[in-house]
Amino acid sequence: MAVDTVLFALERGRLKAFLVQLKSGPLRGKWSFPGGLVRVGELLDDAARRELRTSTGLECAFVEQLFTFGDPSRDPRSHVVSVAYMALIPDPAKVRAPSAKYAAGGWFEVPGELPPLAYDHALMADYALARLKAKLSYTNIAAFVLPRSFTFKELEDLYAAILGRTLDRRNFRRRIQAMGLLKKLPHKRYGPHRPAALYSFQKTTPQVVQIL
Amino acid sequence: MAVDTVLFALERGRLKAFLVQLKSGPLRGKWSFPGGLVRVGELLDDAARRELRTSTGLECAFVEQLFTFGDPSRDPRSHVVSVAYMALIPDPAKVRAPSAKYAAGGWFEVPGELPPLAYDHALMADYALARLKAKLSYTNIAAFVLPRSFTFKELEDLYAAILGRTLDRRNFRRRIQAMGLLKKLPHKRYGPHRPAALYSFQKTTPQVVQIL
DNA sequence: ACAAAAGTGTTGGCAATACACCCATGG
DNA sequence: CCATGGGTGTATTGCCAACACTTTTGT
Repeated sequence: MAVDTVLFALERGRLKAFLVQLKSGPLRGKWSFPGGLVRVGELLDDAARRELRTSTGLECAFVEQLFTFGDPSRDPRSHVVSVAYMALIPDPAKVRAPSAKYAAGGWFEVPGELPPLAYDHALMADYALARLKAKLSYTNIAAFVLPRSFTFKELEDLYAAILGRTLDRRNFRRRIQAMGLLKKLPHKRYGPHRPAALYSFQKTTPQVVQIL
Repeated sequence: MAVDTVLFALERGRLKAFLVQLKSGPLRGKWSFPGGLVRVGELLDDAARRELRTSTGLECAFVEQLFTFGDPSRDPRSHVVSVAYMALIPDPAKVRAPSAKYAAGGWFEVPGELPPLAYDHALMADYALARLKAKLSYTNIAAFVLPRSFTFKELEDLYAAILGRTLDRRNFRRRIQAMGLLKKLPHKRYGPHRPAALYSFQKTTPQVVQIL
């Protein structure tokens, strides 16, 4: 029994997933999602969180089970059943180099820039992206990928990046505001041009509501 | 590693789930969904199908993984991680008495008429029903719960039973027909009153399309 | 003053809902 | 001929998509 976690974050407006490079074994040099064996007496969710902690040094606010992959031939060494998880963090820069178990770690844009993956992790990536896309439309999952405060443009870019299509700015604002999940902060973000109002989510616990 | 399967069927217009009664162990006498340990080298889906075969004598056309339950305390005897499945069959009368492993087997209306369940199977039942409801709205999953041919009324009653609410007959027909997934058969069903036209699904493989 | 991003309303079409009567058959 | 369930159409509503100009700031 193992857990593997697809960790997503947004970097400069692009959706990226965190990969680690295998250091040993027959798949040495290949990339995969961080994971590891479940300990005896351990909850699956706890195992996913623990592996994330050792691989990235972070606690993730959002960790969700995706699917269980049990093909006996998925791991060339032995029959390992893997429970796949998806996790989200707001700042990819916060992850430190992974534990000594891996040769390297890094962020790769999805979809499209993932290197060849070990095991059935390419399939896992598909599942994770599909789930992320779907949940974006009916939950406040975006709260876990954005920093505490953000501009409407950043929120819109997040949706555009994950859904892989552009959105109409006015319609998007209308719908999001109709939900009432955001609160406008007193500050503004100043930049080279007109300042943008900052918002934050009112609740940072998972909420199921129709957004798009 | 075990698999447990929530098997649904429609009996006289009511949604029912198949339960088996445990014959031994600390939970003896309690009811649960049929399941069992995964064999070494076996695919999870195959294990679910095999357990269904031995518990019901049937091959199910629709078997889908739901969720994996891994709480170490879920089974009082030992740490068994269970992959939950949902399965559908068109005719509950076709299941024969379960294998000698169980004391009894039977169909129970859901939600509401389930007896106290062993392990975390009550939670499993919730997951399964939620998934069934959700998929009814965006797939042709109904094809697996109905016989080869059926009347529009039967299809509507199926939706009403699973969704737990009534539907407007005319609007329902319009939407279903707009999908073009059905074909009208030349026969009719004769009964005590006006005969009803019979339909069947054009495709009996899973299709993802917006239905409701 | 100009460049760049933030912010804002209206309209038209489509799809979902609500709703009530006639039809075909068996007994 | 009557009881019972099968089958059909329309009007209204609300929602979603398409669309362009004004405002605010920094330089």
